[in-house]
Amino acid sequence: MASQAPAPRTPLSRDRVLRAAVEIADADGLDAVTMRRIGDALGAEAMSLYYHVANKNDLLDGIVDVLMAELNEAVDRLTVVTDWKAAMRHRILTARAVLLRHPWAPRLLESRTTMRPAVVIYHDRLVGLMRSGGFSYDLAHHALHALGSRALGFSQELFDPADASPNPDADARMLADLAEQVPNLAGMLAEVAHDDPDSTIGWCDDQQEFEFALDLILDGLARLAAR
Amino acid sequence: MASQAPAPRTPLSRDRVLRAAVEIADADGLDAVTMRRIGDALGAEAMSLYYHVANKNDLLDGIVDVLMAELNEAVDRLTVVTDWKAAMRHRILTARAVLLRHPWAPRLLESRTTMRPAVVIYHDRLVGLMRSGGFSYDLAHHALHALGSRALGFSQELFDPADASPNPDADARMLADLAEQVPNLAGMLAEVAHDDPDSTIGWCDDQQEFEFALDLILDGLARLAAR
DNA sequence: TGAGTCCGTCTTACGTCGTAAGGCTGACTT
DNA sequence: AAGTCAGCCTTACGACGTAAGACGGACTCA
Repeated sequence: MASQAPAPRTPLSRDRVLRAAVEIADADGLDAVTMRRIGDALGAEAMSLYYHVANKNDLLDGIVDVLMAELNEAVDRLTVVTDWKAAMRHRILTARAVLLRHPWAPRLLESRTTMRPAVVIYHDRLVGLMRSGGFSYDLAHHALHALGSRALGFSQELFDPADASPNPDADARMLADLAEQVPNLAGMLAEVAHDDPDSTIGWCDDQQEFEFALDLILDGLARLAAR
Repeated sequence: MASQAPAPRTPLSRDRVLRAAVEIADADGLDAVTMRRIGDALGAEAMSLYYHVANKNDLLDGIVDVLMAELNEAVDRLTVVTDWKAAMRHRILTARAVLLRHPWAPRLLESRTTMRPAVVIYHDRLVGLMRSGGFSYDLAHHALHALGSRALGFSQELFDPADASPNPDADARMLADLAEQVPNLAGMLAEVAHDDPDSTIGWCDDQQEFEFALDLILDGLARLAAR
């Protein structure tokens, strides 16, 4: 029982660790990303990861880096448009398309507290577009705040996630119970159909809603920039 | 050593548990809110809490209820204004004032997945205001999405928290390192002073920035409503 | 008065997490 | 041939949420 094949396993690396983490997040969500689980995926022990990653926080930062690399690559591939507004719109919606491939991304980005270079660079390009459209630095600064996370392609919804209610009727039933307490919402929901099966991120934050809000803000900015 | 005073401690209750949890969050942040810590604060064991609270998730929901009760109370105290826009503005900024007393609130609200009645009721009143301003249900619905978490008085910032960089120069130094990679941001930051000591929630999401974005959206909505 | 019920609390214990401390091994120097 | 050290593993600790059930005292009903 001596001459077992010595298992020529590929050595670990920060890149492999991060990539494995992203795969786990894609498959089973952010909470499934644990050191032990990553270790398993790579055929190593959890503690071995610490040679390539300082700690869990650094790991999550690294995941953001991987994500943002994918996002920046997609966004930089875009053909140049002269109109700043169309360019920003396109850029942001492209970013959103990338995020839709990683449903865990909004939660992760919101939770991150450190500034990652790739995120900074992304916003720099947005400011560049606005400058090309005649924005003052001050207005561009305001614009970033107004867009908030929408600049990156998502917006946090209060009643959000897909994992909210196991049965889709639960929300409706609760609203029915509250009906006389919330007459305005009840009326609104009666009129606005919420059962769009194409709902992408969150409750009814689907593509149309995202674009509506985005255009509302871009139009407002355009008016201010034109003054 | 027999006749020790029998410690006439006040019995636990859901309300006491939730109130203790909020106090802990106010004092030491959301991560400090653990079952054992709440138990300590109440002179009880962690497991005793489970008689009054289903689980940790239910506890967090309960914290949201306490918070939103405080918020709704503050907001309903407002004097009636005929102008829907001024009323919404006032209402939202009042909500924000309450949230500023509980820095952990945005993170908690974002993380919550279940619909709490108090949150629903809050939004119902907003829709009511918009209806009074001539909004269609459809436009009011869009408006809620456009406002996002801003409707509740906060907006998530990508480079956010107070706990981000121990030394306030770290961010600036990193940007300096990236300077040639992010010329637009570097220019912007050189011009826009970010060292506002009154920064409230987050990096530079201070009151003026919040109001700028809020007014931008409200103005845009007003234009759409007027059509 | 005594037995049964049950509410409220505590005890003990399990499995999970992140990670500190240090041991082993094989490749590379010198 | 001896020493160094990068890379991985073993063991262990202290958090966490919480399942299972024991315990005590108040209450009900005979």
